[in-house]
This record gives sequence, C-alpha cells and structure tokens, in this order.
Amino acid sequence: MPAFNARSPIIVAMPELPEVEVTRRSFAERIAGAQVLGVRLGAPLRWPLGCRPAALVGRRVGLATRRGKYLWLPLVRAEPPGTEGVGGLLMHLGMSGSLAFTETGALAPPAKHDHFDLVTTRGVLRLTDPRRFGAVVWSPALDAPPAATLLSRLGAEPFDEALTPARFHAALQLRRTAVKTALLAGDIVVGAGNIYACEALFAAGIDPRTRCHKLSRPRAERLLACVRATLARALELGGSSLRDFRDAHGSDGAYQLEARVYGRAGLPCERCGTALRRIVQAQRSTFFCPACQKR
DNA sequence: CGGGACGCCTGTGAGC
DNA sequence: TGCTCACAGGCGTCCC
Repeated sequence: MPAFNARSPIIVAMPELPEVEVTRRSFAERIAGAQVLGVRLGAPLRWPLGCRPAALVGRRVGLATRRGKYLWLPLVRAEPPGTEGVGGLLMHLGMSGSLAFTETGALAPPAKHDHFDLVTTRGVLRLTDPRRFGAVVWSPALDAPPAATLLSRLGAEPFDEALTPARFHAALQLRRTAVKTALLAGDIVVGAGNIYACEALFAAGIDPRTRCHKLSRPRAERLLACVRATLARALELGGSSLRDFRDAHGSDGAYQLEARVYGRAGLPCERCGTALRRIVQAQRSTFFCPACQKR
C-alpha cells in the first residue's frame, strides 16, 4: 500500500514519445556516417523487414529522425554511381521495445528478446522487445509506402508551433468522441499515451469523458498546454534516467514518472482528497479525479 | 467516415 | 509455495 500522500513512482516500461526521443538522441550522431555490414534477424516482429537483409549491406547510415513514436533511420546507397537512393528503416518500439547502440567489440551475444541487429562499421544497433509489438520496416523513402502510409495517420507533433491553441480547438470541434480517447488515438496530436493522457487531463482539470466538441476554447488551450508540460517533464526525466543508465545504475533504462492519477484508483486525490477512479474507455484504463476534473 | 472493438505478445502479479 | 490466468498496452485493421 503506497503512503497516503506519496505519488506513485511508475516504472514506465513502454516507450512513450519522450523515451523514443531520448533513445534517438542517444544513438543518432554516433551511428551517422557508418556503413552497414550486415543484419541479424531474431524472432519476427510486428511486420516483416520488407527487404532482403543483404540489400542493406554497403549502405551509409544517415541521421535518425523521429515522427510520433516512430524513428526513421536513413540508409543511403551511393554505389554504384547512378543508383543513388535514400531509403531507410522505419522503427517502432511498440510497448516493450528498446534500442541500444553498442560500439564494435563490446556487444553481448543476442539473447531471447533481441530481434534485430544492424551491424555497422561503428557498432551495432540492436532492438530488444519482449512483447514484439515493435517493428523494423524497410521503406524505399520516407515519403513512399510503407513508411508514408504508416505516418500519414499521425496528428501534429506536440511541440510543433504550428499546432496553435486555435487549431487544436478547431480539430477538437470536429470530434464527438471522449477527449481521452481522442488524445490516445494520436490523430490530432501525437505523443500522449495512456499514462500521459490521464496525467495531462488531470493537470488540465478536464473529465476524460468530456466530448471533444464540448470543450471551450480556453479549456482546449489549457489542455494543450498541459499535454506539452506533461511530455516536457517526461522528456526531462527520460534524459536524466538515461544518464543514470550510462552511469551503470538502472538495469533497463526505465525512468520514473510521478503519477498523480495513473494507477491510483481508490487512493485520495492529492489535490482534493477525493478517491480517484478507474474507468475503461476504448478498451483502455482511464484514471481520474471525479471532483477535480470537470465535464 | 467516425468511432469503437479486436488482436498481436509475453511478463507480471493477484488469487487460489 | 506453486500454479493459473486475467491484465497491461500501441496501434493497424476490421466492422458497424
């Protein structure tokens, strides 16, 4: 039983947008410029790779980028002359995946849940994913299928300044579903997974069952600010945990989130003392304070 | 066409 | 103490 007033430390096993971004930063510059020597495949992931592993050999690794929770690793073909092509790997960590880049010579042999190794001249990029919801998919270009198809459904990046309060509010006006469900769906704004969606709605004082189109402009603006603040805070924590990880403390690189509502059903709201509730929306648990969060 | 249900997969932990 | 089994979740896909 957690202490009465303590926030529950939640070990975030699933990679949310902040952790994906921290992961990207951890290897992007170190692997950029390397040449692909080979690919090792383990158990199948969500989708097949989509090309022969040998087709990647000799390609030059570009700078990894992120869109939503997807990572794009450009693999440039330069030889022979006249056959230049960008192409690359679209990667997703699912809910239990992690990526680690290990300098050449220090790599452990692949274990049970290591499903993909990109062996390069600078080291090995390895995807580990116990539940195998993750994916590594070849795409001939970022703006061609299958990458473009997968990314086409994504909403705005949460920190994109083009996502103004007015645009956020306008997008919500077009929806009749519950606001929590819309946040999770990620087609208006990406990045708020189940935990962050709950936490952001609590911070904004909005009942997760509120229909999107019922939200006033000021409340929509407040929600957007809270989504951003929640993700920014997690990004800070993710960054600090990564440093801990490098210092050889954490064993799995997980970081801790101070949850005010997530996983705390029955415990008192730390703002008003009312017992927090758990409901199910779109097959997912939602945690909220029935007193602080208004429709 | 919006919106909700389903299923993939396996580690975890509650309950017997 | 050991076993069973529901549950957790991102998100593409299917169906109403």
